[in-house]
Amino acid sequence: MSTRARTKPQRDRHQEIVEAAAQVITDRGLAETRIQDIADRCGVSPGLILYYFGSKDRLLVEALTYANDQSYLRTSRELRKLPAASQRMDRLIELSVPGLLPEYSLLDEWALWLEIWVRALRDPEMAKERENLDRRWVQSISEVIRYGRQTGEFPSDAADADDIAMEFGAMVDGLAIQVLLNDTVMTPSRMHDICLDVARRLIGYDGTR
Amino acid sequence: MSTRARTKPQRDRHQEIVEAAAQVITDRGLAETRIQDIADRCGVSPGLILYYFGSKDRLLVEALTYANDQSYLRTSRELRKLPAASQRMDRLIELSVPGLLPEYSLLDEWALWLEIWVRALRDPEMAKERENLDRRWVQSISEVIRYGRQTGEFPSDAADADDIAMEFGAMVDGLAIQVLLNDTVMTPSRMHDICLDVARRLIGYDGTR
DNA sequence: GCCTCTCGTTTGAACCGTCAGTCAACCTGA
DNA sequence: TCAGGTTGACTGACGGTTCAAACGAGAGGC
Repeated sequence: MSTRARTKPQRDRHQEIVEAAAQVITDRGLAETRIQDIADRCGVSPGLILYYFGSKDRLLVEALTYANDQSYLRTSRELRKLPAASQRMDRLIELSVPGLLPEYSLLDEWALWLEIWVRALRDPEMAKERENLDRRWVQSISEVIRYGRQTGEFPSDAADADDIAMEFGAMVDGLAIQVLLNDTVMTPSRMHDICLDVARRLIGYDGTR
Repeated sequence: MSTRARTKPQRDRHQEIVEAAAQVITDRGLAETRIQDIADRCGVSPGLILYYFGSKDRLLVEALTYANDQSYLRTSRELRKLPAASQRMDRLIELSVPGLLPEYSLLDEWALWLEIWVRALRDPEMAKERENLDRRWVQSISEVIRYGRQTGEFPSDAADADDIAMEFGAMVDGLAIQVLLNDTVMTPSRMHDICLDVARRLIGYDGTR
């Protein structure tokens, strides 16, 4: 925990490696990710990676959760800035569609979800993390709903906010998979339309699109 | 001279290997599947696998599509036996929930979907196959809907059958992922309830549950 | 019936690149 | 000098692929 290092601009190495790992996983896929790739990416020797993480697996799990974490925090922060619940909902939807916004596409993030899921199939630690990450996303949907009901923007007579969020979140997952995999029928804009439509139907607000 | 083949290829070797491969992938996951495992599973030498398929990758893609294919055909055949559209729909839902029916759980089939998706991320051939497979499943939903409308069992004033099927199918995918990964909140029976509920809401029929 | 030739099938070991993980030595700043 | 950070060559195992040889079922000849 030195405050500063001179010869090398070393920030927290741990952090640096995790970020590099997340990028490599995004680029090449989990199965094709080598320790050497990660080492190259942050200009370091392979040995050092093991020095910090002990094993490749530990690093991979941390990288996957870290990337998702960042993505969540970024989105969450952005939503909180918007005053109206309907704006938050619409923006949340916009940000959920892979490849809809070119500058901010979330394509990578969705690809990482797939990797997380496959790994969670057989890695209990990953399975547990996956549930935490997922729960948080669903909660941020239901928070928007509750927020809208509190401010009177959304009607309060509809179903339980958590139930709606779960159902809606599941549909977003399913649609996102198709869009991510370049389905010819399910395009980003079609997914966007469907999501807006379903959200309005479930929550009961009208959009000004 | 027990289990050994004395004569010519007992059955189609190609077929035999594909089936063995699908089982191994199901058991150990795509990433952990070795040619040796597949060879062991059908009592054959590793060399023979390559003799028939040229490369591991070609076999894997074929095995993944084959397994999904079988699962689809089995389901499709079963649905066609049921007279009423509502029965077909309910059964289709039942069969879609991983682990709901102990004897017939589809757990494996869903796990294979995950593998297909990840592979499709970077393998164009797999991506194309994936779209074919997926389209077929969605179509079998919309066929049930159209069938019900034809027989007057379902109202015809609701949305387009294809749109409903797509939306519903996406939600099933999303929910199935959670159930498959042993989510503590999203249990098989909860998924089942949600699916029945949403199906009735979207299609507009009432269940006799 | 028996031999033999042939060709598709099958084997098993060898080949060879790859890669996670190890280790002894080497910084470098305090 | 000391300690933690860093290196990079090394290793040991692994696993896809190759290949030369063996096998065995039929066809045809005798």
